[in-house]
Amino acid sequence: MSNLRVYNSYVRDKEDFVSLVPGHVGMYVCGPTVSGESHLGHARPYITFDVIFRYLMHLGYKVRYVRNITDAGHFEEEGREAVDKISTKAQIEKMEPMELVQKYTNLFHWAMDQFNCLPPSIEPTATGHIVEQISMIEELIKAGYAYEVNGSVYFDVKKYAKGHDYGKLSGRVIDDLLETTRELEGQEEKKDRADFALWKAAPPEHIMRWKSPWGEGFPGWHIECSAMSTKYLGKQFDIHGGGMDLLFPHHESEIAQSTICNHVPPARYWIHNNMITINGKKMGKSYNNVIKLTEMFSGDHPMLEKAYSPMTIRFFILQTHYRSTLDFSNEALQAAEKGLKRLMEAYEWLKQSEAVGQRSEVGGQKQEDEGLKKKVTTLLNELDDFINDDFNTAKVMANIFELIPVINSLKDKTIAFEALGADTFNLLKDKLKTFIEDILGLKQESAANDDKLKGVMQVLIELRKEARAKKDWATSDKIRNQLAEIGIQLKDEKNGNISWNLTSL
RNA sequence: GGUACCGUGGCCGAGGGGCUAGGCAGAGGUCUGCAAAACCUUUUACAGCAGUUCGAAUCUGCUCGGUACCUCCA
Repeated sequence: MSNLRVYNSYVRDKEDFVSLVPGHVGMYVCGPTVSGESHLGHARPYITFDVIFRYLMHLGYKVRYVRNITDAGHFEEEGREAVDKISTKAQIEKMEPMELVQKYTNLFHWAMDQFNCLPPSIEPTATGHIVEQISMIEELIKAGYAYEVNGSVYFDVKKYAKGHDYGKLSGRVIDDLLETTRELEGQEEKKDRADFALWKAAPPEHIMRWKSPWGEGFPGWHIECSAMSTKYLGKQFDIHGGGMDLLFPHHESEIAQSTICNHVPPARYWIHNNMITINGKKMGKSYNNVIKLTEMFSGDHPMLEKAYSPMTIRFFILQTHYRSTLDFSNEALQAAEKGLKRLMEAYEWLKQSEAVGQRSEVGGQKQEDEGLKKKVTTLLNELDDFINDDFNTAKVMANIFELIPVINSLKDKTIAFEALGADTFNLLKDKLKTFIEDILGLKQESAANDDKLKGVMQVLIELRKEARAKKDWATSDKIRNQLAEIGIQLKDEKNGNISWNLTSL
C-alpha cells in the first residue's frame, strides 16, 4: 500500500507525510469568526479537514486537532475609526458582544454536527487566551521585532524579512508588498506599510477591550492562532490548515510571529483548501452572494431552487478535490443529491446483508468469477492509494460508484453471491464501511430510522402486496401514489420485495 | 499594477505525454400489471493558434477568456 502524501503549500509540492512524533499528529485549523452566521463557504474547510482528521485517525495516529473560534473583535473597517465588527453589530442588535458570539458559535456547532463533522480535540477561543497573546507580544517586543506606538503594537516585517523569508508561503515579494499595499487607516503609525498589528489600542466606543501593558485594547488578528497553536501543540507541530484566502496575510504573519518567539517555523505541512464559488465568483461577505447554512438546509434563499441536506452538501464537496475551486449551482447540487441517494441505498443494503445465507436461490453460476473478484478487489485496494494521494476523495468516490452496480446486482441476484465469494464480499463490506462512514463521514440521514414509521410502512407494504396479488391495481396504485405525494417512494424489487425510502420534495 | 492559478463532453467534476475517471442529464434495451428503482449498452471532450515529440487534453510559447490573493474573509 502507498504512503500518505500531502500537498504542502509551503513548498508547493506533494511530500511524504511523516509526523514529528511517531504515532502522533498535531493539527491546527483556522476556525470561524463568529461575528455572523456560518455560510456555505465555511462548510468546505471544516468538511475537508474533518476527512483529514478522520483519515489520520484511521491510519492509527493519535491526533490532536485544534480549531479556534475567533470571537474577539479586532477588525478595522476601511475608512472609518477602528470599530470592532462584533461590537458594531452588537449595538444594532442590542446584544452583548459575548451573547452574539455565543449565538453564532452555537449555530456553527449545530451546522458542524449536521455535517457529521467530528468535534476537534480542543476548540480554544481568542477571548479566552488574551493572556497568552499578550505575553507572546511581549516576547516579540523583547526580541526587537515589535514596537509600540500610541498604545498599539506592530510587527516589524522589514526587520524580520532581513533574516527570514517573509512571503515564502504566499509567494509574496516583500518589496512589491511595500509598494502596492493600499492606503489604510492607521498606516501612519506603522514604521512600514507591510507591518501588521499585534495589539490595537481600543477607541472609546469599542466594547470589547482588555487591559494590556500598552493600555486598553484588543489583539491583532494573527496573534491568536500563533499563541493558541503554540500553547496546545507546541513550538512546532505537523499540520496547519485553513482556506487558501488565509495564505496571506494571516498565515504568513503567523509564521513570522511564531518563528521569532519559538525559533522554529510553526508547522511542517501547510494544507489549504480552495474556495467555493457561486456563479464563478468566490462566496464572501464582500461579494454579497453569501448563502447561510441554515438557508441551504431550508432552501429559503432566492438562489436556491430547493433545500439541500447537510449530507448532500458534504457529498458535493467531497466529490471534488479540496484544492480545486468548487462552483455552486442548483443543477450540481441536485446531481449530487441523486448520486448520494443511489450510493447510500446500495450501501445500506450491503451493510445489512450477511455473507452467510447469501446463497443464490436462482440457478446460474455457482462458481467464483475470478474476473469479477479481481475487479472488485482492485477497485477496493485503489481506495487506499487515492486517499493517500493528497486526500483525493474525488477518485475515492469514483471507485465507490463503480462498485455500486456490483452491489445492486448482488441484491437483484443477477450476480450470484458465489461468483464473488465470501472473502471478497466481506472485504467489500468492510472497506466500504471504512471509507463511506469512517473516512468520508457520510451517513444515512433520513427519518427512515424511526421504528414506528418502519412499522407503519410495513403495514402499507403488506396491504399493497395483497392488492397486487389480487391484481387490484387501483388499490396498489393508490397506496403507491399517495405515499409518493407525501415523499415516500416505493420500489418493487426483482425478488418481489417492496422497499421504500424518503424523497426530498 | 504585482503575484499565483484555471479554461475538459448538456451540467458538475477527476486525470495530467500513448491506457474507459466518476456523478447528473440524454438515447436504446432488460425487468415490471403500469410506473419508479435497479441492471446492461450507448452519443457528445479536453479555449484558440503555433511548437517540441514517433505520439499532446497532458510539455513549451503566444493569444483569448476567467478566478483568487495583494484589505476582513473559509
